[in-house]
Amino acid sequence: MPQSVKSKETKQRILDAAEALFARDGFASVTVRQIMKQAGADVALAYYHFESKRDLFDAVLMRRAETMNAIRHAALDEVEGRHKDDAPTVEEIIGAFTNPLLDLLAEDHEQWRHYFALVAQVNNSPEWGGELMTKYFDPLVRRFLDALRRALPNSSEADLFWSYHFLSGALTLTFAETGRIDNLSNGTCRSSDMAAISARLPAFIAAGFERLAKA
Amino acid sequence: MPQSVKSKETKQRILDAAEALFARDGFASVTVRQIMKQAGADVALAYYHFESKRDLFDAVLMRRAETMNAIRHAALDEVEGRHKDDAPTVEEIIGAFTNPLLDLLAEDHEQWRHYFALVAQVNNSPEWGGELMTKYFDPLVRRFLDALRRALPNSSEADLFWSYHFLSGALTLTFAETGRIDNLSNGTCRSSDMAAISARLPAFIAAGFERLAKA
DNA sequence: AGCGTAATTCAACGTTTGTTGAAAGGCAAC
DNA sequence: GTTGCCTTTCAACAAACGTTGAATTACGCT
Repeated sequence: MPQSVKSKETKQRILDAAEALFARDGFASVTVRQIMKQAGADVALAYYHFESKRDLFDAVLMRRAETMNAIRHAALDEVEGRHKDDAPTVEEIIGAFTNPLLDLLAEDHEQWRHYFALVAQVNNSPEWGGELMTKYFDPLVRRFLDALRRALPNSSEADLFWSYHFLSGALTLTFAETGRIDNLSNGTCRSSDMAAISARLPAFIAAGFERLAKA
Repeated sequence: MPQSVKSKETKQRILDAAEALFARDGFASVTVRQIMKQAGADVALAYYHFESKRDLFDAVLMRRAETMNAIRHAALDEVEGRHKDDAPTVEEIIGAFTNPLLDLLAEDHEQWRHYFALVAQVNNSPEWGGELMTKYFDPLVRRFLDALRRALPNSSEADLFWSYHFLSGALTLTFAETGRIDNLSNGTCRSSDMAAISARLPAFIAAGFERLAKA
């Protein structure tokens, strides 16, 4: 018997707790005892279900990575299916890249909220940003870059990569939900207002891609 | 005698070491003993010059904040001085916001490199992103937003703030220098190539501001 | 009912953490 | 040259860390 139903439940509870705490305080700030207390389980259980603290962290990242990739692939499928002969617009492609994630956040699933905040931290960390992100998301990103290359045949390779870099940064800060824009705008804008972002981010970024491609 | 020359030197050495280590590994991952070893001083000296580890961290952030603000104010002064009657272009204003920092990095001053990487981490951290960034950079940011408001009189307030949010994210990821784009582009682009970025970021971001203002 | 394995608890280990008090060294002023 | 203050060292504290092994409970199978 490899795994009972009950144990799977607690394993998920551990992952949930770790996800929330890692997202808020970062890997090193969080203690295994904190995680297990929030999960309502004994400390040693963390080491029964996972090999180490680091292993638990990786498991947290892995758990939603596939789903995350799948919904973005599906969104790009849908866009490309809508354009059999002509190419999709840049804004449509960017929207397929960002909106599935923003929609998930808009639906107020707190777990996804934590997960994205965690990814945001990992993405901006010199320690993990280069390797981990590459490992999990490279195939997807390359497919989007292919689509963008077709939509912008005059763009140089370097311009495409740098444009994606700026997109990645803008999206990442959005996921962090630091509340900075709340302060700055005196409440006019809210970090958690994903509808406001999906109404603006694709257009904003598409304009950037197109301007660099033209120069 | 409030402070000797020698003690000021070691205080700076402590700050340098802390800056480099905090930037690479984050606040919690770095130990005070690590910092003092790299600074070549006794552990207890950290608590003679600073009140606590957290206080040392704040001192690291403070040290270069004024200089950072000053050079960006000067850059905007210069741009506005060049346009007595007509308004500067959006790209010029964004350039004044980003290029002073990118130039500093391009000159290969390793200390500034560490500092910006640290700021990038702080900016994306839910714990500090909202409060600390507001405290240090709000007046400067508001001045830039004023200039952008004049250059884009048709833009709504929300569009301006969100556009700034995207700019902030793109710039922040640049500072992190995670090497992600090196992997993704197979070496075509390098995270450390600030010249490539200052040639693209202002135009890219300006296009976004302008598109949102038009819609 | 009872065996076997999976899941969970308990108590502890060695290490490292941030931090501190007291003592030693260095240097200017008188 | 001794007084006085600033700086630096040394040694240690209690607390918390990640991790583990052995003991205990829960549960599916025959």
